Amino acid sequence: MIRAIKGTRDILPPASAVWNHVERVARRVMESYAYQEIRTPIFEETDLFARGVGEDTDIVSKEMYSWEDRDGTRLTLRPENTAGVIRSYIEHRLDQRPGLQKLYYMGPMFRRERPQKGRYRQFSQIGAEVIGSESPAVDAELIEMVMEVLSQAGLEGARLILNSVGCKECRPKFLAALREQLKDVAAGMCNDCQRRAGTNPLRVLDCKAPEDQPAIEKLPSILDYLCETCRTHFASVRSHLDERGIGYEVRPRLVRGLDYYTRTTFEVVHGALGAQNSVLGGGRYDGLAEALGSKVPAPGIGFSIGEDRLVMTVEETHPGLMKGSIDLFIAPMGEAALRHSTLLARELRRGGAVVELAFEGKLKRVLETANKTGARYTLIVGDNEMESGAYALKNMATGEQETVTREQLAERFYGKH
RNA sequence: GUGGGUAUAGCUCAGCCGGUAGAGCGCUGGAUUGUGGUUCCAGAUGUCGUGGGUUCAAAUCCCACUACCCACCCCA
Repeated sequence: MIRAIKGTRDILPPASAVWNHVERVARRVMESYAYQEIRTPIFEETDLFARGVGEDTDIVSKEMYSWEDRDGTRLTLRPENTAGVIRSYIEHRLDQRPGLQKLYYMGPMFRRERPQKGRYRQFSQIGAEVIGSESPAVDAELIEMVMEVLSQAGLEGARLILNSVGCKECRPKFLAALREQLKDVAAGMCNDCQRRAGTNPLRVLDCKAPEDQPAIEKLPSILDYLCETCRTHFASVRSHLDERGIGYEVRPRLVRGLDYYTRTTFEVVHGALGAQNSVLGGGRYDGLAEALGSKVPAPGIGFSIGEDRLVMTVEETHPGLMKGSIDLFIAPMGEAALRHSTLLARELRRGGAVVELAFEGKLKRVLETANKTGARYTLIVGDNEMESGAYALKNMATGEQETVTREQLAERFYGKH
């Protein structure tokens, strides 16, 4: 048997309804903030990600699906989409368009990791980028928007975690201080931290090993090293969030995995996700466009929601979303009734109703099927009904049956959706 | 890349000390020639993950492999 490959999966009904729900809500909310959709290719030149995401990140150094095209070009299945969006922004000179560029996207990303709960090799992200402003109010609006997406999608009990990771000026000073102090204490820490101290000292701050916590407490905090500009920016983001009544927790040890982040970074975590408890991550990336070859500065900020993880929790808390929604199930009896019903079904469907039509089977079977699909009504169409023009309409919840004319059916079922 | 767990019907799983496979749900048909949900009756579906070994005999014991799940690393 040929199976879906490792780390990929089929989204079957009725679970697919939850995906549609989440995507519908996300579009509606983001468009209400005047964001517009951008669709970029699912594969790009490998170099885009190497330069955008960072050569030394895990994503680039060991997780990308890359191959050589027939002409020798190195190509890669996108492991995230910010680099692609910025590439597109530069290529199409979106900086020349009026106003801020507020763009959203949704779709599959690919990373070759060992799969586990909430982590797949093909996974979906819903993300947005706003490019062209450094204003802290932009940060706050973006965060407000994504919290709105999460709550309207049905996610409850999510926690927003906020930090600032500084800029090109102040971060190096912090890193130097961190490395300095790690020289003394790293030897006493877990094996992972001893390795991280050399390769990626920021990650030490995020270590989960309980025995390392006392040492981590004593390490320097980025917030004490922010330059004046970054400090002011962060304070302003916070006050904008406070004014909007958005709760958050400042965590100076919040670390993001991508090299391009500057200043504001944030994450939303949720308890019901297993070990991968982060449902979204995001942050500002003021130098990214220039790193990708833009002649003009294009400061920006964005986020991406792990759609698989969001769907996972919404599925659990809102099982009703997976119910089918057939308004009317038509049960024709015989060939003539089937032909008659076909036209009736089309009329009601054009009116906006969800109509299912049984193509074969005895009435009893059709009623059984209608019942199992959760259809609200069943319409029986036989010789009597065709002759009299009065159809038998059965309410599947109560079992009550009444006779209705074609006009009454239209009244009843038009505009259902 | 590393560690742990699991693998028996479409799904969830039982099957202890080896004796040749079961339940619930689902599916199909019937009780009901134009009426579902409840009930009752009947029925179908298994290379017991794959390969090898031990044994008179293996779903069961041993070995290897594979797949999936969970966790680490890391991240959405």
